[in-house]
Amino acid sequence: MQHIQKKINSELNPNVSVDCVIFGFDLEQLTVLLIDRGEISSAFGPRLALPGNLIYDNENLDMAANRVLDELTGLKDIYLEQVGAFGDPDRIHKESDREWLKSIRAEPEARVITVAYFTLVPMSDYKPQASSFAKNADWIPVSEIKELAFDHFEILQAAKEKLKQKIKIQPIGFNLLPEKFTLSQLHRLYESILDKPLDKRNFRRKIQKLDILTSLREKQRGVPHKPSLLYEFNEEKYQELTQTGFDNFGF
Amino acid sequence: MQHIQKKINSELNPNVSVDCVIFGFDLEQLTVLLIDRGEISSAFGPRLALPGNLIYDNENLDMAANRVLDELTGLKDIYLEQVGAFGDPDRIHKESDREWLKSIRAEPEARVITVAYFTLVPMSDYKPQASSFAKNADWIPVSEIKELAFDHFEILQAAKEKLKQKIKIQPIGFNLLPEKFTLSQLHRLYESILDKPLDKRNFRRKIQKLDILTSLREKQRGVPHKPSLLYEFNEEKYQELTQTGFDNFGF
DNA sequence: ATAGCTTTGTGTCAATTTTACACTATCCAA
DNA sequence: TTGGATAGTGTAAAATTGACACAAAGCTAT
Repeated sequence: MQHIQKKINSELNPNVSVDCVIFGFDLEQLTVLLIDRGEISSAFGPRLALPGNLIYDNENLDMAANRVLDELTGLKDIYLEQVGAFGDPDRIHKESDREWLKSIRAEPEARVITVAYFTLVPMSDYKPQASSFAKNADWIPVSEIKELAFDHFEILQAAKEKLKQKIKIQPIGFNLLPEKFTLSQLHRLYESILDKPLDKRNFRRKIQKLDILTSLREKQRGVPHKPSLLYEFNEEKYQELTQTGFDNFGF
Repeated sequence: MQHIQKKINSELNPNVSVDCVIFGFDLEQLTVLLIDRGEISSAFGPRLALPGNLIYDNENLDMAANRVLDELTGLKDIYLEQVGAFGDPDRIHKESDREWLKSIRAEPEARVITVAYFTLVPMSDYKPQASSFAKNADWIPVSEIKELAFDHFEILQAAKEKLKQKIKIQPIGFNLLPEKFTLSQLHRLYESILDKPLDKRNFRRKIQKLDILTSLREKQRGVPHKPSLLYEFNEEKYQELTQTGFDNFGF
């Protein structure tokens, strides 16, 4: 919490906040790290919200997004991308929302523009624990989310769409997997993000032809079936590939 | 200027502005509508800037962008898309910039987040005239722009990139052309935006196979060479195409 | 130990798409 | 009528995509 000390002398900008769509992948499906706002809002709107906060006047937007992520999870150096700015004048309207905003020191009456980011974290790097600091955060499968507080559901959908487009162009999916992963896990990840089935053999052929994976000599252990070979993402090979003007995975 | 009357009672938000990258196409190359800030800044930084303004507290971001566009050009119902939010704490630093900001009633010391949009305008719909209201706006070829005021050059590059990605997915290029256009004009437009040469015959084949153009029985007039057939974009056919799940032009 | 369950990992063929490439037709101007 | 400029057109080889089925490997339960 050192960063909070450093920021305490700087002023909060009452008009601009940052919200983070923190994506994870439980090796089966895409998930998002959401905050349960608790009883304070239970009688009114949805309890679940995206983590976010007002920005300080001496930090830029990317820094603010990284700070929100860090304060919640302790993670740094995480893949992060801006989704866009959201801000209808009436985006905050419920009494419960006002109470919640007061509790995080925001000005409940002020017009707030929020800048949304999505981040990709290897889910194993952060296991939520019930602590007061952790604000009851939890990984929720994207497919189960039907509503969120404020305009956060809209933001989530924009983030999903941006991720979907981006993964067709850059191999950012590896940021959601552990260092070593199987082709099947990668396959399921792409299906989750693109939200459509991909033929197993065609997927493997396509990925392997790109030659951006290092095949390890290691196998999965402890699985109740034929163990899979493990792979690593090869950053150097991918850089070589982009030099050729490659910018389309063809999904 | 009725809209200004309506807004006069509402408060400007001193922390959030909107900047518009207004793209045009002169049938040869991509251009942007820029404002010459005049002598006030000539001794210091670049005179050219993107049109923009602070937002009012009772309008949403899209409305603000449309307003900026309308105030400058009088155009309404224009294709418009958000690029993203920009806002380093030190993005405004030059003395000349402070003076300029005062002249548009902005708070020169305040931290300003700007939300950038790009818009696509048929260039023939707006011919700049030297008037005080028009603020010395002019179409400048994108390829000639080497610097802009504030962080506007960075914004321009982000807008170009967004346009490039978007045109691979949706046929938004037609918004830059007159109603009736030739395949060669469309071809040059795609080359300008994608910033790479496209084989003429392959381009024509690809576009025509999509079947989203209506071929008119009309020819170009007054050109000093073989006149081209004219085409119109067919919105209905494109809607049919999207029903099939089509979302990639393959450029 | 073995039978059964589960997931891995592999190849081919047909259809489609992409790429590279050059000449004639038409209109205007001189 | 000629010259200049751009429009408009086809094909063949190569690469990519899409559809599809079965044996191999490890774990578990008996």
